[in-house]
Amino acid sequence: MLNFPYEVMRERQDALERLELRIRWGPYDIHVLRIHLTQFPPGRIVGFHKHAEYEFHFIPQGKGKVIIVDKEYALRPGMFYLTGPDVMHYQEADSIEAMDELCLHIDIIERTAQSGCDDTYSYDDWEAAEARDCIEKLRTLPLFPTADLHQAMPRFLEAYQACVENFVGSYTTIKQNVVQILLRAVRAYDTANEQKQFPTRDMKAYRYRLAMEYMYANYDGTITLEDVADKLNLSSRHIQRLFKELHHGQTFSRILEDIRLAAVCRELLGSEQSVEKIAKLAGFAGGNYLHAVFRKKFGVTPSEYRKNSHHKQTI
DNA sequence: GTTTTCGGCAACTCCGACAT
DNA sequence: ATGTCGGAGTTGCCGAAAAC
Repeated sequence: MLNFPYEVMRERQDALERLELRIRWGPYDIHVLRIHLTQFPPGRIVGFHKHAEYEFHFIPQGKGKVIIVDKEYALRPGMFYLTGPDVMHYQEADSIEAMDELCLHIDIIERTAQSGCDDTYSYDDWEAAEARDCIEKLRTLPLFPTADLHQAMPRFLEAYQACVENFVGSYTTIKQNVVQILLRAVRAYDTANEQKQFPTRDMKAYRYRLAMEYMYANYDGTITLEDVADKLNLSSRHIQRLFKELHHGQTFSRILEDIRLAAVCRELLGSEQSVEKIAKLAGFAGGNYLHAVFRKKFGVTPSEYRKNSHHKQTI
């Protein structure tokens, strides 16, 4: 009970309800019927009932349970649920511990176009679109409790304080907080969908790029498929599949060999170093092995390759 | 002296099949 | 989507020796 931030709301429990709160939001009029903190004493049961409007239930403290239609859910601090029009629900506080509830009860009315041609163009289109989106989601919100992930509850407190303290702009503040409660409630159920809309990486292409970068940076040493796999935190088998798919069906050893041979060619033409040294420089174990590989790949030996290109240059 | 070829062996890679 | 396994197949490497 100590440090319960909403405690102050008990002092004038009906403060907010005395206000005639009508909020114009996009194409809707939101009529606030009830907004308050209540407490269910231990063991209190509110039998099955329903409303014609939307009721938001937040549990800031205590525990209990709710049955929505025919499913029962345990309620713990930090949770909330929504009961839409005509949704039967049953509430019960824990038999020992009281359960507090921040309740927002609203009616949503969609303004008809003919209600006034003067304001047809006056409202913000973006806001209207968001309002539509929010209300649309509200209508199809799942019938089970979830965590108040986006901190809707503190908005009750802000609204209450604005009401009680009556400072400049407090009426607007209250209305904005009510809208915030709606938005944050909807968002709490929306996390999965939101994730999907983030620009997500094409992991295959990304890993392939990392792998290639690693190989280009280390081809001159001893580098194994396992090394690359470790760098990417993947199994070597998966790297193999990755290369096969993204590198024209080629395999790790082919790709590495190509990188090394390209380096060898550069050196053969750009320097006078011995084949043996160039081989080691490019990651081959020695000249004799390079010969075999070079020959198989290009049909000529390294020294022939060097000789030929010199011919071409001097002609 | 450097380049090239060759045989043989261990290590590594590749891949299908199956599991998670 | 990713990991594990096992075996067939390759690759990588060395030493020795022949050819420039």
